[in-house]
Amino acid sequence: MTATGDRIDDLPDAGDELERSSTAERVADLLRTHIIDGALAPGARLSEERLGRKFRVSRNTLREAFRLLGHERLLVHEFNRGVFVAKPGAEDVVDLFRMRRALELAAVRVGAQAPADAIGAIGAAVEQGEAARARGDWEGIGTANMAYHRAIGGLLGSPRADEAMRQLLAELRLAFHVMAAPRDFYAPYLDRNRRIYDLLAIGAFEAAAAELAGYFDAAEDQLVRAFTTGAQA
Amino acid sequence: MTATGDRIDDLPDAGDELERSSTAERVADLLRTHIIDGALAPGARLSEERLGRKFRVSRNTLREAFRLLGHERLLVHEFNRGVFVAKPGAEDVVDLFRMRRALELAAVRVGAQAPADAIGAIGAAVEQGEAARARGDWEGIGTANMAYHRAIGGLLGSPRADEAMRQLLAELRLAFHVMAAPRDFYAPYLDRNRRIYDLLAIGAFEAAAAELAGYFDAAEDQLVRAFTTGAQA
DNA sequence: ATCACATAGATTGTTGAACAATACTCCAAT
DNA sequence: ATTGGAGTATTGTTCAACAATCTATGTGAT
Repeated sequence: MTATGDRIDDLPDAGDELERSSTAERVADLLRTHIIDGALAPGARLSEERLGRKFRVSRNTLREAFRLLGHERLLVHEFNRGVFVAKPGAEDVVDLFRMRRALELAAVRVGAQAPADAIGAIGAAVEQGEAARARGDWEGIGTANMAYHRAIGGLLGSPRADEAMRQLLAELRLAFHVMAAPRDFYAPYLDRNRRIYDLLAIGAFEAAAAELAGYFDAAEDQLVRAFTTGAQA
Repeated sequence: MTATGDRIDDLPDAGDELERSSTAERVADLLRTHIIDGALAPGARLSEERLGRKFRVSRNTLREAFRLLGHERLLVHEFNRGVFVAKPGAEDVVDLFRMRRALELAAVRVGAQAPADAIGAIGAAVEQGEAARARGDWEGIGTANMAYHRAIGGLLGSPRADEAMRQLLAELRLAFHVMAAPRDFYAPYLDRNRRIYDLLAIGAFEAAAAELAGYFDAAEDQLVRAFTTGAQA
């Protein structure tokens, strides 16, 4: 009954499914979620005592969760003053777009060597967005747009790039909460998303990159304008 | 004595100089340093009790430091098992180069809009490297090469990109410790660094990008080869 | 009124001890 | 050689305490 013809070695490696998680990690996930969808407003102070009581965790565990989130720029830690939800400004939006341009344009340009179904994932996000528009689900359009750009980043086939994209988009979402974001912000870009996807699907990677660059220019301009006018307060 | 014509607003913003730091941050910095220059070997286990005794900090503070370093991929946290110095493999090197290509090539391509002395910083790193070679300081060549590529990333003028570059290069340095890195690994690239800088200095950004791409191909190939042969153990 | 200063209260920074839960080691048994 | 189990070591988490720092308030002097 030893290793006689078994196929254990052929089994897929154990994924993260079976990875248990610590309390601090779960708290960090919870905080991230609440920050991203606005339950915790930008600038809000996260009191150790109050949050600890709310989540039923000790201050030490909570502090570990804070440190876990520290590098994601969703929280700001001020020594001896506390932890606050980040409050991105116009400069942050500009910087976020710098990074997006670098990563996403690079991803599109190497689209020819993209992993198996990476382009298919982009198409799925396009249709997800169009479906949301069809039923007037503005929230859904925003979500689909996030998925779309994460899928674009996925063309790089790089775990590190995937995580970077996740972070960038999360931070951008936070920036949306700072200004009074119009519910149909993303709607105008749906057609462009479709166009870029079509170009990718036929292998016109440079043309897709040019089109994507146009999207960045337009979206960044619109965002920065919204910042420097309305949300100045 | 109120705000009569003072120039307080013209003063430079308070930098991080006056930012006090927590014990956990200092411990994290210390650990990062030790990991990067090899005092803590890849794969080494960081015992809470032993390290806490060594650094004279409590386990809780030490755990905060671990979480602070968590996102930098220099440490690996395995639940209920402990924290280990990361041990990058060949796939990690490949992924790191994917990111470097995306970021550094993008940086070079937008070199025309780079901040004031960004290109000068690259030149300084080139000379720093050549000076180190002149006195046979191989360690110094490696350090200068890091500075060189960080300066390349600096062309983007993006705080987020700067931090990303810092992290990528730190991780790459860790990968060097995994394999038996020859002391003169970087020496062959000094001339190429100089050539790229000269192209940047005259504004030939696309040519510089092509040259840089060549560097990536050569360096990645050499690294991966070193991994899959020698350091297989 | 405004400023300076002192005081008190609240919050964070850090420690140490304690206990539960899990992993690791080693030895016996089959 | 593998399995099972007891005992030990380490991590996960909480709690309580205290020092250090921030924040708000109040008082008095100009």
